[in-house]
Amino acid sequence: MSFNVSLLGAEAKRNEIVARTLNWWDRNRRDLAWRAAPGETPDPYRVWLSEVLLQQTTAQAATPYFQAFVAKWPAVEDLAAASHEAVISAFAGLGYYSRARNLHACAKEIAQRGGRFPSQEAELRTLPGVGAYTAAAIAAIAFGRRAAPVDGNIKRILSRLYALKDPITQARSAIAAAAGALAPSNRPGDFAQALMDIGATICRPRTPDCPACPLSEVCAAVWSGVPEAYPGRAAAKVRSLRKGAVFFAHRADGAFLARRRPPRGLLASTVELPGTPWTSKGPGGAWRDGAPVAARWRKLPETVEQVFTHFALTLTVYAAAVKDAAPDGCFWVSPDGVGEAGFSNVMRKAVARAVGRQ
DNA sequence: AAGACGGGGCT
DNA sequence: AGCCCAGTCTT
Repeated sequence: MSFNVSLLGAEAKRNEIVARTLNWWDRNRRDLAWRAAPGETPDPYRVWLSEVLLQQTTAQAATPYFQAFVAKWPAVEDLAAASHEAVISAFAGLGYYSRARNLHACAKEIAQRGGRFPSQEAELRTLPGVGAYTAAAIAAIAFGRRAAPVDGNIKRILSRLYALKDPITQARSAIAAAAGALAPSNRPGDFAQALMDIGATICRPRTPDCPACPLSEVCAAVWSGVPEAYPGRAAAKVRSLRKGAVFFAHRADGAFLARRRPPRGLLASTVELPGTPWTSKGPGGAWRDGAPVAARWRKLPETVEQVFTHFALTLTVYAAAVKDAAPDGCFWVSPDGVGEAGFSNVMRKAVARAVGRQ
């Protein structure tokens, strides 16, 4: 384009952004597992499933999970018929496990309706685990509705296109207004996915690759000379420390004791090694209180560490050979079944540490 | 409006 | 080691 885009009126500038974005998409779209081929009709089940897996998750991390889900449950009725434990296990390692509970609840609800997803944003919004973003994404991508999904990528792009200095949380209404005004009635799903691909590959946090961006000529952050300064950053939060102990009680055949966490709260419904509560002081001398059975516990030399959003955790691991039957609330996990048992990543680490020391 | 909720990727 | 991030639900 050789004309000066800064001279365009608002409507012409909007058309310019949409046209450049769709043109870029047609040549550069990422080939992701859940995407229908160009010209093919998307499957709402796959769109919904992918959008849930992508909440707070990168495409790279979500891809193997998506493959496993559709291989195991090809249609929403299959997922609805699965057990709660099977869905949690398929989700284990992805994080934000309330997604797994809501995913299963939503599948059951859709199956009851005959397997059809609603196509309107407002009705999608009422489904479990479907918030403002996901409802708009499904409406636009699966049903071609004019909707404006606004995820973290799109928030960042819009902050830069319009040079919004405020941190994302404070620029919320300005970003929503900009997104709503921009959404085209033609190919709204492609437009939204194009912006998300641009956000993931070009308009990245901290290190935007503006020379590669189809929107650099219409971007106020580029005009400012410091595109990476947008959006503004919120003040960093302090992260507290917590400590706890977990117990690797193993049998002669290699099986060990595990238990399932409560269905709500941290690491909901995932499988863990039995242990003490996690506190700022740690269990101290009372660490035996968390043991599933009485045994000759040996403290392993290395701890397991995990950083969560609000705190950093250090786990001490104790191991002992045991012969008793599994106590109430616990069950045996065989060494071959560790991968499918439904452990969160932090518990996988603890198990791996203990197995490596036996 | 603020807090809870995991894990991976980047510098 | 520290910072950033493909949201939803609860209170």
